[in-house]
Amino acid sequence: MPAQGRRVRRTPEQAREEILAVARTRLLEHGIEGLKIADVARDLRMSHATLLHHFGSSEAMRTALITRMGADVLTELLATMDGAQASESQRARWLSTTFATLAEQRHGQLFAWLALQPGQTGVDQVGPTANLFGELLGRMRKVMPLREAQFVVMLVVTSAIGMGVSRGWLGAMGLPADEPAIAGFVRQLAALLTVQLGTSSAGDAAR
Amino acid sequence: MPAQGRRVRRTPEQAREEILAVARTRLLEHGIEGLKIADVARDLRMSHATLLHHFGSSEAMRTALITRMGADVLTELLATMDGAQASESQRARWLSTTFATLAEQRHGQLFAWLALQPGQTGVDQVGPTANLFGELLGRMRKVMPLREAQFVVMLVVTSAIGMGVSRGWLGAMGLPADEPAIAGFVRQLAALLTVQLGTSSAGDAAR
DNA sequence: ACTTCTATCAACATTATTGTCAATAAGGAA
DNA sequence: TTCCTTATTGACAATAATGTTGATAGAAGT
Repeated sequence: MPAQGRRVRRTPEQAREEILAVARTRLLEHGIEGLKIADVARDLRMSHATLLHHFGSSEAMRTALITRMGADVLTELLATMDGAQASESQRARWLSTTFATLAEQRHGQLFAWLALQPGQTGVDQVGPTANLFGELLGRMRKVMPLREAQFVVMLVVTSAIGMGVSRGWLGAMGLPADEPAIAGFVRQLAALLTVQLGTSSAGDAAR
Repeated sequence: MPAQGRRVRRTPEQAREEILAVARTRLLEHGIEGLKIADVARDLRMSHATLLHHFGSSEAMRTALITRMGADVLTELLATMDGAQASESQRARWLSTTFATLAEQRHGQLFAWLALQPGQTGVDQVGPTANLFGELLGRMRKVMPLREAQFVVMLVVTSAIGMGVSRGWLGAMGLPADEPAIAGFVRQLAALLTVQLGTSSAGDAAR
């Protein structure tokens, strides 16, 4: 094992990765307050000066974290969409995996964080990932009319984001939000959507 | 008009109200960063020492703001629920007003803020309002079976929270989220829920 | 007018957080 | 080994943010 006083020398990429990883977990456990560079650095047994050396500023570190987490969401979403085409059972599966991805608490933290950024800065920082839901919408349009696709995507996305954001306290506020409750909810949602969209023209129900 | 150097003397209640009002608007416009006591005080042409005199600490001011905003949500929700009983048209109306209340951006900011508090501290601070959704659920149980009530409330609540949280950037991410789009979405959601829940046993669709 | 109470404020003190710099050491190349 | 690059670091500097204090001044009552 490394002696205490011995320096660990990382490549710049390694350093940035480890820093972002620690920052992400700290965001989950301690909120935004947990992202102070001194705290993040201490978790890595690294001086905060080193952290600044790699990112230039604390602001830049936070921006990098937003960008990274945004990219993670996109990656996971795209991965779950590849098997999501025609059949109803597949669509149901797609719905639940998409929901699960978006509703994860770490993603909820990201979305909440974006919401608390002034103006559009949050979205600017996720950068390449910005068209996250446009991508989703585009794929859904291949298997259903635009109006329905918009509705389904909007419903799943908002509900999942709301779930991810409120997961930590929904239970304390009177709605059961533990794992089985959420799983049951998603099943009901999937059933509702597939039945309704499969049979009639729900898109026209809203004249 | 008051001369520049002239002091304005408020009652403690007035002072706290004005401070919380400014803090709330600052939270909306500048995010959490906008809650620094010096900035809030400056908007009121008040010294930050005065602000501290009324709240004791910056932390206490933020806690008071959370509590206040939580109480506001509860008040508005309860007000919209009083006309929400048996008939389907009333239920549809209830759904859209409830959704609108929860999806307001200022409430979205509150929810996002709660999500970024470490542990349960956020919920602890809303205090008396904590059982927000339990109240909703209780009222819905009077007009439909528990299973359906849980589903409907969960869906409306999560979707509305997600909408409120993501309102600022949903459009930039590829989903139309301006006023008319949201209104249309809510109509579709209401139609979907009333039709489905009115006719058959959607609650059992999730075996 | 006079007194009392206390909201208000400027100036100061303290702490927290970020940012800078010169020296050091780890690792690879010559 | 020696040299060179640069990741790393402690100590320091600069700010930013919160908190404290003694004095001042509205407002209401006597």
